[in-house]
Order: sequence, then C-alpha cells, then structure tokens
Amino acid sequence: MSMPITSLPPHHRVSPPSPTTYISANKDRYFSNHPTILLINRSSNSKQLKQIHAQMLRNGLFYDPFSASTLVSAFALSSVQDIDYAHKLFDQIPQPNTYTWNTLIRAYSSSQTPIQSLLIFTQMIYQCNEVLPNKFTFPFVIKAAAELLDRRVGEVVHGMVVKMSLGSDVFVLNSLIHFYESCGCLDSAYKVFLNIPVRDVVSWNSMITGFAQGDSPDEALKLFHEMQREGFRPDEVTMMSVLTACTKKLDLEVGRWVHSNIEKNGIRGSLNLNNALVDMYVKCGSVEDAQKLFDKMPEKDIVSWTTMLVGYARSGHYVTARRHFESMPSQDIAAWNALISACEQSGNAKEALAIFNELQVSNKAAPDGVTLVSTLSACAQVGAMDMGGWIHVYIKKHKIKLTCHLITSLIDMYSKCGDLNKALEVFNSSDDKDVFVWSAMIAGFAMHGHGRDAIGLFKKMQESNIKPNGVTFTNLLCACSHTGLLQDGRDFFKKMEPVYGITPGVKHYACMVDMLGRAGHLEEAISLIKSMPMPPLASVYGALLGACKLHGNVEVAEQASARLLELEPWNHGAYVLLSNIYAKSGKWDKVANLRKQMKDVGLKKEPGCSSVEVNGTVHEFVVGDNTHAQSKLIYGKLNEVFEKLKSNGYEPNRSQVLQCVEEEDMQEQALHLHSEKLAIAFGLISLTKSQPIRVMKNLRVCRDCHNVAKMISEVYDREILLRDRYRFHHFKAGDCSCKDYW
DNA sequence: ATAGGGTTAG
Repeated sequence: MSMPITSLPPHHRVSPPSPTTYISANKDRYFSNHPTILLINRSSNSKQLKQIHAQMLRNGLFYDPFSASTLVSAFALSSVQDIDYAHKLFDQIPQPNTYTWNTLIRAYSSSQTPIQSLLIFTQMIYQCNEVLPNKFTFPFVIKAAAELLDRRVGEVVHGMVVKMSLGSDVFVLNSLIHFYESCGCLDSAYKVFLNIPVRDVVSWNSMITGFAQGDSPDEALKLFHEMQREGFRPDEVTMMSVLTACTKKLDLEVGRWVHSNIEKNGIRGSLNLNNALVDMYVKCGSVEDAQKLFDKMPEKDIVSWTTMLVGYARSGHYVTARRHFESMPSQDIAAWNALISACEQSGNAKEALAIFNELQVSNKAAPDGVTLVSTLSACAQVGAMDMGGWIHVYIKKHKIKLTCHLITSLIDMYSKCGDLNKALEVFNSSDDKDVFVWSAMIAGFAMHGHGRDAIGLFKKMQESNIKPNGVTFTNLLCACSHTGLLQDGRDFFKKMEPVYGITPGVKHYACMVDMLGRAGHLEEAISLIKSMPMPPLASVYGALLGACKLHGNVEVAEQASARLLELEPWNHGAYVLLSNIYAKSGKWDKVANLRKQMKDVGLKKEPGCSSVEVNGTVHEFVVGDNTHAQSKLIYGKLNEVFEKLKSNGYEPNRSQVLQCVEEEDMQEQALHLHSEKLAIAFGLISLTKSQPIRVMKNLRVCRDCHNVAKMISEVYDREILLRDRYRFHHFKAGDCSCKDYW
C-alpha cells in the first residue's frame, strides 16, 4: 500500500482512464469478493481507507460503480463517519448508481446537516435520465424531512412516492408516519397508517409512539390493545412506547400492568426497556417500585442512574438523592441538572443555587442550557439578580444556544427580580419567539402592574401569528386584574373559548374572581364561581376572601373561608385573612375564637420573610430578626427612619397586625419588626443611592409597610422595589406603581 | 449491497 490521498482535486467528474478496463454493470457482483472490497469492509479507520482509495485510483477499481460505492459507504456509514470525504469521493464517481446516491442521502439524513440529503436528492432527480430514486431512497429522504421538521418538503415527497407507485411500500409508509408525527400532524400520520395495505410491527410501533409522544396517551394504549387483537406480538420498542403513554398519563396501575405484560410476553428486559420502566415508576410516583427494579437490573448506565436520581429528588428524599448522586459511577451534567432542578422545583431555590456554585467550583462538568434554565428559575425565586445577570453573561461568553426556553427563563428572572427593562431587552433581542417567550413577557408586565402594555403585547403576539395558550391567558387576565382593567378582562375571558379555542381552566376563573372581587363586584364574582363547570380550587376561594377583606364583607368572607378550609385545612392564609376581616369590623370575640381554632389545628402564622440582594449576596430577614451580623446597625437605622417619618406625619396602621398582641405599643413594635422593613433598612445602609433597593417577600405586604415604603422613597430619595406574594410594588418619590390598587 | 419505530435533566 502506498501514499494515502489526503486531499482530493476540486469537485468535478473525472472520466475513467480507459473504458475497456471495466466490466459492465450486470457483472458488478464479481467485485463483491474482490480482496480490496473485503479489505474495505474490514477496515475501520480513516487512514487505512484513504490508502485503499489511493490504491483503487491506481488500479482503476475506483471506476467500477460497485467498488466506488462500497468505499463511499465505508466513509459515510462506518464508524469512520467522514461524510465530507464521502461526499468528495462521490463527486469523483463518473456514474454513481442508485445505491451510491442512496448511501450519501442516507448518511446525511442522520447527520448534523440533514438538509444536505434533500439537496442531493434534488440533484439526483435533475439527472433523472441517469438514475431514478427507488424504494430505498425515500425512507432516507423522508427521514431528512422529519429531522428538518419541514412539513412542505415531506408532503411533496409523499406526492412523489404515490406517483412512483411506491404508495403501498410498508417501509416508505412507516417513514411517512414518523415524518408526519414529528411535524405534529397526528391526523395525517394516522391516515397513512390506516392506508397501509399490510402493516408490520414497525407500523404499529410508529403509530403508538406518535400518540404516546403527542398528547394522546389513551389513543396509544387503545392502539396497543388493537395491535394485540390483530395478532401482532409486541416487541421491546412497542413496550417502550406504551410506557411513554403510561408515563404521560401518570397512571401507575396501567404501568404495573405493562410491566407484567412485558414479562408475560417474554420480552427480554434490555437496558433501555428497564430504564423506561424505572422512568415510568418514578414519574407515576412510586420510587419504591423504581428502586426495586433499579437494584436488580443486571446492567445500568448513566440514564438508569439519572432517572433514579430524579426519582429520589422529586419525592423529596433529598438526602437519599444526594447519596445516590455521590455513588454514581460518573456524574455528567444531566446528573447535576437533575439535582439542581429537583431543588428548584420543590421550592428550595437556595439549595439549587448552592449546588450550581458547587458545580462551578468543582469544574467537573460544564453547565449547559438545561442547567442554566433551572438555575435562572432559582434566581427568580429568591430575587438573586446579580447571579441571574452573571448567568446571562455566561450564556453570551460561552455562546450557549439561546433557545426559547432559555430566553423565557431570562425574561422571567429579570421580571421577577424587578428589572422589567432588562426583561424587555432580552425579549426584543430575540428574533424567534415562541408562545412561552411571549407569555413570559406578558407575565412580566402583569406583575409590574403594566396592564395596558400587557394587552398591547398580546395584540402584537397575534400579529406575529403566535397562537396564545392557557398560560398566556392566565397572565393576560392577571394583568387586567392588577391594573383594574375590568372590562378588558371580562372581554378576554369571554372570547377565550369561542375565538381562541381555549377552554377556561380553574386558574382563569381564579383570575376573574380576583379581578371582579377586587373591583368590588362581589355578587358577580360569586355567580361566576357558581357557574364554574369544574370544582373550584382553593385559589378561587382565596381570591374571593381577599376581595372580602378589601371591601369588608364579613358574611361572604365566612362562607369563602369555610370552603377554603374544607379544601385546605392547613391554609394559614385563610385564618389570617378572616381574622383580619373580623378585627377590622371589631368582632374581637370571633378573632379570639379563630385564634383558638388555629391552635387546635396546630397552625401557626407563616412567618413573614423578606430578602434583599447586596453585591451578589442574598440577605434574608424574618419578623423581628436579630440574627443578621449587622443587626444592631439595622435597628439603629430603623429607629432613625421612624423618627424621620413621624416628623413627616407618619402614623402606624395597625389594622393588619394579627391580633395576638393586645397592648398598643407592643402592636406598634410588632409592626416595626415586619421583615420587609428590616430588609429595606438594611438596603438603606448597604446600597448606594443609585441602586434601587429590591426586596422580595414571601407574603402579601401589609398596609403599614406599604405606606412606610412610600414615605421612605420620598424622604430618603430612594427607589424601592418590593415583590410580594402577589405582585411588584415600585416605590418612587412617595408613590407606588400599584396606585394603591392591590 | 441499502430501509422504518424507543429511554434521562427544563
């Protein structure tokens, strides 16, 4: 063997050196036993293949279509995977046959650039006097169209299939089913499926998979039964798709049945199938079953370990999850992601941020888009904007792909941390916005009380032909509610079903009840609740109760809280609201009674907790907190603040102190100790005047704190942003962005 | 000589 060819001349077709040397096409098979061909088939490295190429050029074997094709396919499809080289080779072949074309189209269809498949296919058709596509060509081309999610291309190819009389080839039709499913056209896929003259297992599997992965797990299960009725034996892939359906349905019983069905059918419990089973048990809520299977799996891979980790983490077994994580053979980024997202989703955002930091310091894996989505969401929860901004920079620096998911998270983080302008900047700079991106921005406007902007954005969204979903409407109605845009809200709600095809859910009703109640239309709110087609959730009564407090309606409040406590006996918010309503109307006996009830049930008022971020560190304060290192300074500042405010006419508003403190000065003290006041005081001493004080609170802000914040913003000339459980308050020059409508 | 279907983290 001699010099390898490392570079080939520019793409152009060369003619064979001497036509007499070659054997005609019908004797192609002669070469399949040629030593060089055998060598190609045994060769698995690129250098060796290139040497063979050189030899074939010299001895002329390259100009035999069969031999050249074998070489192309070795480069394109074997472990060598050098498609570029294969393509260059292809361009050198004088008369590629259909097999050669197919090889290249096939290689590209599962490459990073499936579009190349389509381009080569087009070339192939334009030279139709030489060769024609055959039944092998189409599955590759259709696969490329599926990869590209190009519905139009696929439909055109489908047309060609029919014209070329391949419309009943089961391989081609199975690919078409898969294609239509990846483009989200389950109906078309099903039509193809129904029209297959003789189906095979793959036809059934493809269709079951389509239903399972789409939003029709019930259809998938139905088809699974039908398949068995028609005498087909399910295989491993069938069972995996059926498990996907169970997982979607969150139906443990059906899942267990499938598990036994697998054993009954004698399907080999492969690694993949076992992984799918573990995943089903985890998602359907039985970590015990998942663990039982995991423990006896003969072979485990990183997916098995990660799935089990997710199981522990989601079920709240954090210590077990951590131990499992430590004992994993290797911790890839997916494992870290599972840990981070589990913390973030179970409301333990601080822990999620700690783990992210640990990942950064350990340098064991590189954060990817998924990591950042979870971490940003944790930042949003605790209001850690410095950290969130740092991640934004990280994304740019490491050129992490800005998916819609990531953009949504960034918008959400900036909005929830109080920087609506940054959120808008991200929104405006993204050129490919999906429904979630739009919805997140609408939510941003909503929580900052920019109702008109939210409505304006909703209109723009429609001009961009993005269809709103249920979440979009929740955010939109929420925006109307916060800004008191009663009529707009009513209109949107009315149009949801007939115009946008979205059935109002409990959340939408809760928004409407809140909107109507807040605006004083209690009767309308009550009759809306009565008209609900589904049982109202606690949030609906919670909204009504809030409205009662605002408008001092004791009778309705009693009914609403009774219903609320039926649903959620542990809901302290209900007790506190009702107690405040009683207190406001002077019904002290009822207040005392309620307090006793709370004690009997063993409920304590959820402690108020506020945090403020200073130079990247989030400082947390609970009511009457004295654990902070600068506690003395903070209380000193607080006293100074009250002196100053009093000389400016401040009077404490005690209406919302839970009446467990009878003495007046004690009440005043309790008021002064509210966590948001501590956080604001800390902000005053540790931030410069140009930095807004951003406070995040777990409960609703009380009247008095709201009032104090307004005054501080004027007297100290500071900007204060306060996020409570419900919305943002933006205090500036003595006013609040909520215009006291909250 | 060539083909189609499936599992983890948001």
